[in-house]
Amino acid sequence: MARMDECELPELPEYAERVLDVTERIPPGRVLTYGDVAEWLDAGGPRQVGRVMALYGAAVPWWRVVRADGVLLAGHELRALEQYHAEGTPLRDAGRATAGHVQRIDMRRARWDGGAR
DNA sequence: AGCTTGACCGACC
DNA sequence: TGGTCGGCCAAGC
Repeated sequence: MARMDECELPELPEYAERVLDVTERIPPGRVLTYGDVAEWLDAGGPRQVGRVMALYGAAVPWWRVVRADGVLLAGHELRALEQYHAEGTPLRDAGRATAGHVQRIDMRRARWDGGAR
């Protein structure tokens, strides 16, 4: 059992790998919060999950992991909205009469409870 | 070794 | 409905 470390192509920390794995299981049109993912894994916390997503999120459906308040990911609002629209993810208007009709995710309906619990 | 920062969360006001 | 505050855990400096 020598050089097992040389076999692995991606040198992702195991924790990161698990986070990405969970992310890929989230069905289209549904989302999980950073905290949900951490709770699933029963390891780390929302911030750790956030770090992993910031580093390796590009390789997975990153738009399905969101903040608990449903606010769209800063800097990727348009990309995210495009996906949500395509997947039918429940959104909620956050400023009907105010300028910049910003949307947020309707967490009540979009949150995936398929395994959280 | 100590302080700051971050794709966060929940409670409070 | 919205802003602030403290707690959270790991990484960087």
